Amino acid sequence: MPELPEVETVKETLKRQVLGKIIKEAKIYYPNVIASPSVEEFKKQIIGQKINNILRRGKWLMFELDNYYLLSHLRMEGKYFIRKEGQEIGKHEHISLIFSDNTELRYHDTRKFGRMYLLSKKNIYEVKPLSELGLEPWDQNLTVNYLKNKLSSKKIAIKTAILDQSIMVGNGNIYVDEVLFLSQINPCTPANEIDDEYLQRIIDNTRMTLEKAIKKGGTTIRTYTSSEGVHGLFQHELLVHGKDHGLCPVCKSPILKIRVNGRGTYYCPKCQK
DNA sequence: GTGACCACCTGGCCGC
DNA sequence: TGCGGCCAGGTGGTCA
Repeated sequence: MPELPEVETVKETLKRQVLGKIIKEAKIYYPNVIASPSVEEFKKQIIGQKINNILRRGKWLMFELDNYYLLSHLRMEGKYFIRKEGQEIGKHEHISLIFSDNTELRYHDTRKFGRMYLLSKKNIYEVKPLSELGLEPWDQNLTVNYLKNKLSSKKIAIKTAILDQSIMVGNGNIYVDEVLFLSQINPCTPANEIDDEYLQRIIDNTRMTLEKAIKKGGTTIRTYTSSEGVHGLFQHELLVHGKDHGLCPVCKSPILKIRVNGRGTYYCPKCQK
């Protein structure tokens, strides 16, 4: 599923494919993908807009148009493909942005979880959904004190807290398991019981893991591939996630799979105490 | 404010 | 072979 490294990979791929293109029409085959504005407004407002840049904030893709930002969250299985105009619509293709050069950008999402917003460029970071997001992993303000402040009243499992995008963006279920393994923290530990040294480990290992994953093109797991069907390579680097029948790479104890807040969670009970 | 739970979705997998 | 049930999980909404 797309987490921050996968979104970064998609962003860079799309920049090579659609920058400078002008949208002449939008076709919506599954209206629920458009969270805001209404489908009719979306189709009307996007006509004639040029894609000037593509940015990323957390797991959100931000297409910078002339007058708007088109925000796209891929959720579980969203992906983009370039097609020739008029090419047959695939079963899971829900949105089509048709360009003036007779190509199309198709949004494909098997499970229909992804969402898009077309928002005015004014104060984009001060309105939902971007206003709800926490710090980027590489933000200088992401410090032990920041995390301590955010977690001081939280008794929830540290894994659940790190997944909370209003605290820190980018981590998803796969990378959280890796970060907690590298930090030697039990995923069930109450968030407000993690001391400074271990909070620093979380910050350092989040940065290291995500940087490494971006360099590898993200993680291709289950059904997820990035734009153009490009497969990431980070799944070969995973230490614990998905290894419930494997051994810990450090102490050779069996990796356990448990559920934390409903999420499949992999950890080494000996190394992560 | 906090935390638990559920809905959204479909394909893959497993057991019968 | 076919069917039913479970699982995967990011996010937002609801409720206690």
